[in-house]
Amino acid sequence: MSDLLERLRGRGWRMTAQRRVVAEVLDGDHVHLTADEVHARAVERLPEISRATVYNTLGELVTLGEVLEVSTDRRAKRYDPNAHRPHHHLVCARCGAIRDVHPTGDPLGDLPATERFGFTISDVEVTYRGVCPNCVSA
Amino acid sequence: MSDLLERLRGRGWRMTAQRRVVAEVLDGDHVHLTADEVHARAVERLPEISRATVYNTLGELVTLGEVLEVSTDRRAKRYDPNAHRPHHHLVCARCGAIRDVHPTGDPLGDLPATERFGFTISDVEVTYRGVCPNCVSA
DNA sequence: GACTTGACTTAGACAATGTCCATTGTAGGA
DNA sequence: TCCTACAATGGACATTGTCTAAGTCAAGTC
Repeated sequence: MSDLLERLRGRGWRMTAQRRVVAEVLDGDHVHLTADEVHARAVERLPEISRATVYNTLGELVTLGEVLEVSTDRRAKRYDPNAHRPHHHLVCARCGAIRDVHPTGDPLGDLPATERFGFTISDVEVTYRGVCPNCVSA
Repeated sequence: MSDLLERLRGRGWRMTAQRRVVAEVLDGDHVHLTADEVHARAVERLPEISRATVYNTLGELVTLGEVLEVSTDRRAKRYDPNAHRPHHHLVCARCGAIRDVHPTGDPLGDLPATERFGFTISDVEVTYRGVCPNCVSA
């Protein structure tokens, strides 16, 4: 994650204790925290950090392209630090667990021109839904 | 839409003025209204209808499989009456316009076993994002 | 047609998530 | 060290959705 901090500093991002903590909380694979979860973990390290700052910082990281917003459920947005490796998501319908997945195939190529309605398409998002091993056996 | 009303009645769905209005509002192709939009249109025909009833009715239609819930943006859920023909969605990033699309290809088959993490997958949701012709020229 | 009953509807309180703003604080350059 | 622009704070507000208690009504029965 020091990578991320370095990159951000190099891009002129003003470094503060709050921003550092938010970036650190987002480190790792298969991390998909909600803003509130990020806030909760950030508070453990920096008790005074406010909700608004967490929202602001997450929004900035998304704008900078360092973090992706993911909406796998219909509740809170989740934040995925794995922004530099394109991937899709697999979600457990019971417990909400999320895994990053890398399907073969080309969904964009699968959409014929007649089905594009004149849109200029820039992105495809694929969400697989199912039940995870834990929930199946439970 | 009388089809839908007939089907519902046949399934023992108690018919009320409110439910009829909600079902009628949802009629058509490329219809993807939010609960609030459904409520607004329902109020035009039945001024006393309450928000709670619209939410309840939409929830029931989803449970019955007559309407799909769609989350194309991160704001409100949208309701898609075209539940009997499988399809995906194409969304304009600027104005939010939504079209139903039918890609070729098999996204489920494109996910290798090694990428399934033991999940039992039941559904795939694909959302194409881009800019619609209106917004491009504007 | 009137009665009955359980399902439906209502209004409003409440909850969860997110945004905005005025004020206060501070990182980093001069 | 001092300045200044940018960041953080906290609390009000907005949006979307859920819940509940009380009233209302659709549809079956007589």
